[in-house]
Amino acid sequence: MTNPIAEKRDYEEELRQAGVRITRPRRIILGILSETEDHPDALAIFRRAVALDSSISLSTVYRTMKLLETVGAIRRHAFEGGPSRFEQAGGAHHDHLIDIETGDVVEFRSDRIEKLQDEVARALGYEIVHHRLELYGRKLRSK
Amino acid sequence: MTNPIAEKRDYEEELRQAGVRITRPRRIILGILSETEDHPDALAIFRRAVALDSSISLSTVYRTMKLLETVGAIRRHAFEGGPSRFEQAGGAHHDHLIDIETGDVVEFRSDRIEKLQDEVARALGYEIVHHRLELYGRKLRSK
DNA sequence: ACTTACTTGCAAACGATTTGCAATTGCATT
DNA sequence: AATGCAATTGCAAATCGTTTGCAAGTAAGT
Ligand SMILES: [Mn+2]
Ligand SMILES: [Mn+2]
Ligand SMILES: [Zn+2]
Ligand SMILES: [Zn+2]
Repeated sequence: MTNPIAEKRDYEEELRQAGVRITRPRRIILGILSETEDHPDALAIFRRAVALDSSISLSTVYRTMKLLETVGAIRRHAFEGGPSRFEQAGGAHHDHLIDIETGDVVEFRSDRIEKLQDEVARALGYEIVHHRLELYGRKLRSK
Repeated sequence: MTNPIAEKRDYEEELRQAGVRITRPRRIILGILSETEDHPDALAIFRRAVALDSSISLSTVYRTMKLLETVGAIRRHAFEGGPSRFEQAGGAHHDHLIDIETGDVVEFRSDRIEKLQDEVARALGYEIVHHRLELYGRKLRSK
């Protein structure tokens, strides 16, 4: 799906521009993020990173996630119960449906819902800065 | 707004039915919950409780919140950043708009959004078990 | 290559919440 | 009203995910 090399290149350039040094751990973590389709948590990223460079520490993963979040390169999600999970930013906005049996995350986007959210907020005298819409459900065994 | 006495009575009866002992700390915490209009966190509840009975401990507040959540008497919300905040259950379903400047919580309900959520989930082959919709915004300085 | 500020790994600290344990209490029973 | 025992409490210590201080290592402008 994703082209790892191209995306990684962009990422690094983008970060250099933001004045962020490209270090070995950061390059590895960025690579992992651009190749993954799921929403891994810090520990999962750490495990994948260690496989590529055994000297990487969990603290560095956490620090890097926070840095990338700050510069807007990734997005953090605090789904119910578990630890924070991450995904690369850059794609279009979307919300998530979490399979409560497997933990799988399905992305979706509803412009109608987005618009209604704005209307609701405006009616209450507010403007939305950001929002969080998470559906927790189970696969319906469609005959 | 709320009638403390009537609501408290109901609560206790409801709990007795569920086989829960009505202890002094529990009675106090229930009283606090039925009188409050906001969405206090455990520490806020603890502070208010201590004012009524200085011997109450924070652990008991946490244990009680968990118990009440389990029996369905209260609802827990994990808004962005902060600790869990609670509200008594029993009212109709609603979602929340959080004022990112003050932390104030405004409740709202949109049947149109609720319906669209169901449609989205069904289209993805899922049935919603529960969901979380939180709008984070700031008051718009209306002309 | 030299310099220096930025990063790292490690271990210890963190904040919210949970838990083990011995002492206390609710309440069903006499 | 007194008894008995499991449920509940307060306290301190433990837990979990995450952050941080620090001394050592490194990116990258010169
Ligand atoms: Mn996503
Ligand atoms: Mn509410
Ligand atoms: Zn959305
Ligand atoms: Zn809703």
